[in-house]
Order: sequence, then C-alpha cells, then structure tokens
Amino acid sequence: MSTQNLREAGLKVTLPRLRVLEVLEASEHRHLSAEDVYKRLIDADSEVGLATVYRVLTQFEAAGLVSRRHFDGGQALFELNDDDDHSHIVCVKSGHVEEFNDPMIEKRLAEIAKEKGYKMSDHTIVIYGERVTDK
Amino acid sequence: MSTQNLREAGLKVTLPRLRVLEVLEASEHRHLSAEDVYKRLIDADSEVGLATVYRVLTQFEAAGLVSRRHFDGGQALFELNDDDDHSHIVCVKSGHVEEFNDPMIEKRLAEIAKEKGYKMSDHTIVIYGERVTDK
DNA sequence: ATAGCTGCAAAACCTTTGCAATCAA
DNA sequence: TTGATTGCAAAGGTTTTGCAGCTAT
Repeated sequence: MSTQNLREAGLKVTLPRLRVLEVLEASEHRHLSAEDVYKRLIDADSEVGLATVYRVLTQFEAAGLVSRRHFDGGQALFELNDDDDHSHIVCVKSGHVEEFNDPMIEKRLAEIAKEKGYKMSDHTIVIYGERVTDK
Repeated sequence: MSTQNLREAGLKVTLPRLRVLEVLEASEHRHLSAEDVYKRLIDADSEVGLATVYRVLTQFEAAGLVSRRHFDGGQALFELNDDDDHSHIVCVKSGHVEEFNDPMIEKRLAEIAKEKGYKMSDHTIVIYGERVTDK
C-alpha cells in the first residue's frame, strides 16, 4: 500500500506524505492542483502546510509516483501514475472528459521521437471537440 | 505585411504592436516567451514596457495571430499562427521545442473522436523527452 | 543521534491591472 | 477630438525557499 510506495521511492514515511498519497488515491478527479490537495487535507483535518504539499508533490514527481501537467497555464495539475497511460478527449461545451488509448498512435509517437533524436519520457494528447451524441 | 495583419485583426496600428509582430516574424525560434520578446525589443532600442508586451500578445492571441502554449511550467510561450498545424516535441532538460506533423496520427485522432461521438475542433500533441543527439 | 522533514513567513516568479499621460484615427 | 493604448508601479496568483524546530529511522 501507500507506505510501501513511499519506501520504494526512497522517501521517509511521514504523515504528510501518506496523507497526500491518500488524497490522490481517493480522489474522484484524476487531476488535482496542489491547492486542491491542500484543501482536501484541511477538510480532512490533516494539518499540512501548503508548502509541504508542493514539496511532497515535487518529490513524488521525482520518484515517478505522479506526473505534473500544465494543461492551460496558471496552476499545475498532478496526476497519480498508474501503469496504463491514456489520453484525453474533452468536450469544449460541457467540459466532460473521457479517456482513450490508441496503441497505433503510441507506437508512432515513439518512432517520431526517435527520428528526431529524442528519448521520449512522456507525452500528452488532448482532443478538443463537441460531443454530438447525447447521453 | 504587418500593418495589414493588424488592421485585419481590428487593432490600431501602433508602434509597440508592429514591433512585437516584427520580433515574432524575425525570430529564428518559433516559440518565444513574453520576456524573450521584451528583451529583443530592448536590444533593438524599441522602448516597450513588459506589461505592454503581455497585453499585445494577449490581443494577438484573441485575434488569432498567435497561440499561447504552456509546455512545461513557468512561463507561457507564444507562437505565430501560420496555416499548417503541427505538434510539438519538447526537451525536458533544455526546454528546446521542435515541431512535427504526422498525417497518420491526425487521421487516427479524427477517427477516435468520431468513435467517441465527438466532433473534433482541435487537438494538442506534445512529446516530452530528452534530446540525445546534439545539434 | 542525526539526517531528513515540516510549518511558517518571506521571497521569487510570471502575469495582470489601475491610472494618468499619450497617441492613432 | 476622443476613445484606445501605453508605461509605470503596484497587485495578483502560483510556487519555491530560509530557517528553526520536530521526527522517523
């Protein structure tokens, strides 16, 4: 569980780190800002400073536990890394988000990175569109 | 030329706007931060305030002349809009940005959007990686 | 014991905004 | 002329950092 993840990441198992990890795991939304995490900790009566949240998230990122995303600017969003990587399709009207995964595209991106002389570490694909079918 | 572009965008033709547009057009790098633009203006003895650079770039964005990108954190990068759409590959070490275009992926994304019941209006693809070959 | 972690407040960044002066049309 | 635009400085929002005290190992 969480304790194990922290140990493997070479991080001391401390309350703030466990709490932040729990928040990320329990969240219904996959992408949270540092402020989001902080607010949830406060709501859960976990006294953790905002600066610590930032530090912990940065350490998690370095340890490969989370990814930091900069979708629109402003604030960064943090996302728990699980094994399957996925892309997003976003409805520009409703903000509804779905995920998809296309091996063909993944494969092609890897090729392109290689062609350009890069070692791909990550990638982002976002489709913006209007949902035409009702739910 | 530049004057024309501004008129078409419904913007008064002012010196700061012309200068900013010139900088974007003359730049060897396609992606510039507001600060980059500002520095080049200073170097060219064009007295334009940084706040004005931000305002002008924001107006250009609204007018469809440039796009604002948020590749990694920190600062936004501005890119002159020309007709061909392209994707980006960003070096996570240096921040260097290159472009690429892959029709196969474009096609596949359109298909995916359709399958999911969306009418695609736009999309973003960013590959993050480490540049392994020197240039 | 001690290297690492935390909270707080202050600092550092990037970007936006209020305002009086200036400028394009 | 007159509404739009500009420069400056000040404010805003997000993220990082210095430091003294605290904690996991």
